[in-house]
Amino acid sequence: MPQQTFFNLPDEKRQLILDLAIEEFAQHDYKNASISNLVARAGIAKGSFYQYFEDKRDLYLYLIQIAGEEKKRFLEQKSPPNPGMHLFDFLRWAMSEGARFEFSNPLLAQVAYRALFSDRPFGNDPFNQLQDMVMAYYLSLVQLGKSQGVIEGDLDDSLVVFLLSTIFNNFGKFVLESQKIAPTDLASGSVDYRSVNMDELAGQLIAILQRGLAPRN
Amino acid sequence: MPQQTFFNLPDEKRQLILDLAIEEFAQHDYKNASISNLVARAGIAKGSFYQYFEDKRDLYLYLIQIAGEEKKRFLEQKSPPNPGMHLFDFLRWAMSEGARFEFSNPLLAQVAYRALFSDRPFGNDPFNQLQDMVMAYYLSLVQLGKSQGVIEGDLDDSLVVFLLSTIFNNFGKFVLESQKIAPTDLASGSVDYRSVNMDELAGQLIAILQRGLAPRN
Amino acid sequence: MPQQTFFNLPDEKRQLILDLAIEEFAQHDYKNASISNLVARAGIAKGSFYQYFEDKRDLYLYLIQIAGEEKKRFLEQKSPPNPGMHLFDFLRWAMSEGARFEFSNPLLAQVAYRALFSDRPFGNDPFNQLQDMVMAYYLSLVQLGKSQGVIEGDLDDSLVVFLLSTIFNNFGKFVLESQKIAPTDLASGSVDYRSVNMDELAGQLIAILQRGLAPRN
Amino acid sequence: MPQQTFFNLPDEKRQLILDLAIEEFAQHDYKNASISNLVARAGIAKGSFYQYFEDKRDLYLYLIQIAGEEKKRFLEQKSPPNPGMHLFDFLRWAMSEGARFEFSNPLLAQVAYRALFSDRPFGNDPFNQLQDMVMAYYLSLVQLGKSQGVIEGDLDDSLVVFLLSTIFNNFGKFVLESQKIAPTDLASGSVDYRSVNMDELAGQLIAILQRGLAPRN
DNA sequence: GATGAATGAGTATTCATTCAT
DNA sequence: GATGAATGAATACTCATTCAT
Repeated sequence: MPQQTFFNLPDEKRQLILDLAIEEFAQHDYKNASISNLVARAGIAKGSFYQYFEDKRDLYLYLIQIAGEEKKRFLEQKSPPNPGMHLFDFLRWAMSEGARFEFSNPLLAQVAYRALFSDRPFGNDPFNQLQDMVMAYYLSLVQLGKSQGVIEGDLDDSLVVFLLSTIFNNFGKFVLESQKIAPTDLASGSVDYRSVNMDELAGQLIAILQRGLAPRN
Repeated sequence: MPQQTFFNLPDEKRQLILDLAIEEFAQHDYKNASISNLVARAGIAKGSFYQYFEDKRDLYLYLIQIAGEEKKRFLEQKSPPNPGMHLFDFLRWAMSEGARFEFSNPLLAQVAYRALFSDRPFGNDPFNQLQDMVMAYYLSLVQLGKSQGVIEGDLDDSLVVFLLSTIFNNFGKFVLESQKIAPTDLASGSVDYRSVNMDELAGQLIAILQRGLAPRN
Repeated sequence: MPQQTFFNLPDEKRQLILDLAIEEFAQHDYKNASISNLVARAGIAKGSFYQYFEDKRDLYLYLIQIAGEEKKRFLEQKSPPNPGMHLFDFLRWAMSEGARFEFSNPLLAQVAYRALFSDRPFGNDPFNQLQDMVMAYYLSLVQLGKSQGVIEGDLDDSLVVFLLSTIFNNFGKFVLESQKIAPTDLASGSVDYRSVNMDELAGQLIAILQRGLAPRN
Repeated sequence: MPQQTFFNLPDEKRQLILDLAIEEFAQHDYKNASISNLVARAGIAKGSFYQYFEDKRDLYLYLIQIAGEEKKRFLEQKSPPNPGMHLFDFLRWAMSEGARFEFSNPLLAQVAYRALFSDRPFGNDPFNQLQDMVMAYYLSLVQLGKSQGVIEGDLDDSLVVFLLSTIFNNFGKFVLESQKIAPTDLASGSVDYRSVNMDELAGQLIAILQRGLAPRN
């Protein structure tokens, strides 16, 4: 967690530092992300950085946390589906919107992706905590599905969680690749992600899952 | 490719170097993997390393190649399924055995995983080539499935490839996590992976996919 | 160009670093000059060097520049010859003083000599520029001599430039050798160069040139 | 001096090694000339090199010696001037032919030039010996000139030696530069040096020297 | 609270030389 | 006499972190 000094900064400066940090950690893995480079580009003193953050790790974990919060906020600000919604309708919505989040925050999404799938500079512990939260959420969805009678009750919960989470986590990258879009194009704004029809792809995928997970009578 | 010098080494020494290299590149990404550390642990001179390999990159690409070859050999030495096999029977077998490979070569699998999914120190080119081959293989399976009438013909090929490849690539990690096994435990041999019932989990997963992808009449 | 950091150093420390750097580059050509050796002798940290200079090249080019500036300052602080001076009187003065400069800054002169005549670590471009300036200056002298009627007009300009520049550039070394003085003796201060009668030698040499270049009636 | 083993080699192999060594030492100064590179290109074993030569230094000094011998042989095989020749006629001939030698053996000449003017990896001693010989030769010429009554007797011998030797040593490079010819062009044979009119330039230069050094009545 | 110079262990890579085969 | 693998000190350069101002 950043020091209080960081939060005392003018909004603009604080946001600049964060934006540049996200860019740095999106383009390099943890070890290669350079604090020197960051402070140079942000125009702040080396020493100041260490008054804002305990160390590099502190900043990094903060970015991960931000990524989670931003995604949550993104989804919440969209018209959330009605509560009684059919599970797979919700999943279809979440998959499309999740991909939209990745498309509109490509750098932040890249930081999160790295953290989830490959770059674990401090062992698994700090990430397992995050991941456990996410998994718990998927689990609640699976259980909802079972109670709605749209997921076969005999299936192993964690297996279904794996299936859903894996597909959801990688769907954004798949859309990207299937459209031959480089992540840098997104960040530079040279591609208008809204033109990509995510709903069509998400719909097909959800349909497959829905059939596959349906109760066997 | 390593120099001939490397292949002239006594088997034991050569294998020691490889094992330590695999460990190094499994625990750190390319940039952070340390040749200094490697040679220190292997007990060879710095200069000797550079008689065996052109440079760090040379070693790295060799490890990637080994990973591919080892996996291929692993699968081939298992009783391969009969040619006319039903697609999903084959997938069930491949998923189980793939996971078994990861369990018996956890560090090597980790090197390959990194290479495929995150660490691209030399741009995408050398890896895209590999990945394209893998994807082409998945595509052939999907087309086989369609011709066997077990996959709905209207589904988008690349979507199904994405679904299958993503699940196959992550299945091993899932089994690991679901058993609360750390990769280091595997490497150290303190866990007997054979006690894990991969077939059961693979069976459930394939069943889901089979239903989900089945033709809609 | 060094960083501002370098110029902020206490005069004494900055000068120490420069002196040792000049010594290093006087005794070794560019590739062999060792930054490690320099920082060890100067008692500064490796990292500090790289806060003062961008890299080795940066320091080197700075030394070359210093050499030029020092020579210019040296010549200017001597009573400069009156403008309407006879060309060969000027040359006599310049030859003596040029040698005196080499004698009072032997290491710096050696760095410059190397740069001009043999060690071209970055291709010829940055040096050709310098050399072209020097040659242009010699050319202006030759043309002056022709207009003063003291140099035969039919002689090839570039040939005379070659003759003058070669002799001027090597005169210092000749005086040194003729007195059996090692450059290190000069640097250590164990030899008093003022005792060497450069004017006598320069006078003889200029006389030869004057007669040789004189117009043929 | 090379070991006997070197001279026992088949002529062709021995010459190949020498040619490649000359190329190596022409393109790099002493420290940067790479034995590794040499043996690789010559197709001989590292160890063999150290059976032929004591060390890198041994080879280097041998090359210097060869340069001297080759130049001597080159000049001798040309129709040598008749003994009673006028000094300056001889010098004119020697200057042209000396430049021709540099043009026909550009790599060897480059090795020698480096040794004479900049790269003194072992201090001055081994070179002073060579240089003393050369200087003694120039001195004999000067004394001949005085006795022929074509050089002013009052001039300082060593000064005249300096004048002549400096000009002679640099004349080749001057011709090269004045023709805008790169040394590599010569080595590759892409330039026909015979088309360059050295005699004209040498003639002008000698004329200047002759007048400058002439006795003053 | 801000600064930015100083630190030094860390990196990959090179190369002349040795010596056992 | 030939081989070529082994050596290890050497190179330039980086970077997170500290601390005196």
